[in-house]
Amino acid sequence: METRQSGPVGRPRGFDADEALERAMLVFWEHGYEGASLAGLTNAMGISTTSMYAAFGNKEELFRKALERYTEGPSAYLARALEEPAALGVATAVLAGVIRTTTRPAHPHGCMGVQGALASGDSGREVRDLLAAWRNNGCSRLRERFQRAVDDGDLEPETDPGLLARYVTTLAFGIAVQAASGVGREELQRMADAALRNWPIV
Amino acid sequence: METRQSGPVGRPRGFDADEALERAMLVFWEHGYEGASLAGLTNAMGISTTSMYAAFGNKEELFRKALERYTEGPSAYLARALEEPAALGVATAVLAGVIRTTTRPAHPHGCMGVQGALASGDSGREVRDLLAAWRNNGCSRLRERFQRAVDDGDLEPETDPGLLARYVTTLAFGIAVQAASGVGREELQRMADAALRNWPIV
DNA sequence: CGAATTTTGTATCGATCGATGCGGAAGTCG
DNA sequence: CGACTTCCGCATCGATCGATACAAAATTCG
Repeated sequence: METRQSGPVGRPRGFDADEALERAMLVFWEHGYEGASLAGLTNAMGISTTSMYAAFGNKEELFRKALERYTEGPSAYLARALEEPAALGVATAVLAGVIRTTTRPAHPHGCMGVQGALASGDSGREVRDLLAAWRNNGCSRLRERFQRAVDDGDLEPETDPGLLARYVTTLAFGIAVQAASGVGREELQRMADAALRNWPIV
Repeated sequence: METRQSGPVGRPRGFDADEALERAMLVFWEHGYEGASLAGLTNAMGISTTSMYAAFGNKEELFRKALERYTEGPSAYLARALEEPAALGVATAVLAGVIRTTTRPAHPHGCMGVQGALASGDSGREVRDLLAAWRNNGCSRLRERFQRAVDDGDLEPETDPGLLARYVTTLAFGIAVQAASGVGREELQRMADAALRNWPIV
């Protein structure tokens, strides 16, 4: 006797939720949280507002999920960079990753974590704080990685891991702003190379 | 016979336009172009929408004038820094100025030129481009200043002024993002000191 | 004074904002 | 089959958006 695969009860979804979330992420990335309208979002996602609310809750929840997707997708270079064996390699990989992601052709320029809601009106305050925490989290993970490098002897004992992390993230966020302004990939990479030439900056 | 001072014909303005513009600048600085509503702006300015439109044109014109005021006010450190005698002094003054302005207590954190409209919806596209040009102009003026330093022998002949300008502005924009995220003044200053310790970065 | 000019206060405009109500469509269950 | 559950298309909600119409108020000019 064959056990039939039992699908979920009710009418099945007429769209791919992952694909729709990817489209929403791109819209948020390009226009920011408040700059992305429900009409623009649902139009890009190819679904109606009803379907969006049923599947994702509301606009803010959609943004939160889009940010998670961004973190694990375009921004995954950070997690990979943290696994580099040496501190300099970590810093180099972070900057190279930021530059590649923020200047990719056919993708929005800049970083969603920076331009998603750097300043906002009342309706975007929570998302703005969420992104601030997202950025600070990136800095913290980098600091912890550099602390480990100090503990392992990769970095001199007197080096300040927090200062190095702040330096690298400041460059990363600055690169994101430059990319949003239209600055090209090659120029940014040359600048990043020079910025890490005297590593660690102490 | 006394010559009477002849004022402008018509009912005189009941508010100080400079003071109102200052208030509007602060609102744009804190909430960004699209995040600042007409109601919030006019409320902070202490005038009605009618008076705002009569005095400044419309929201976009108001922002342009607020940006000019920001350039000559909170952002005046750039013009002063360019007059420093040595290239290192210029870079040091730019970063110190950015840090002071973006972390001033009782003022909005961050830089109006960065968070005013880094990403935007359709209605903010022109302002977004205006700010991108504003940022690129800052980088260009810095590059010209470093070129002069090369010509004067202050910097080695083989140094790339454009690369140095891109480095300093990237740090400046990154600092603006960090300040918007709540990072403190002292930590940013320590980081900036370290970033310029190996000047010029070649 | 009265005519002309400009500003101000109030009230409101059409458009768009994010978010929902509702009935029919499309499936799984018994 | 009929009952049940879920999703979708359409219409629309109240609030807010930026922007104006209109008339009274306040000033200069003749």
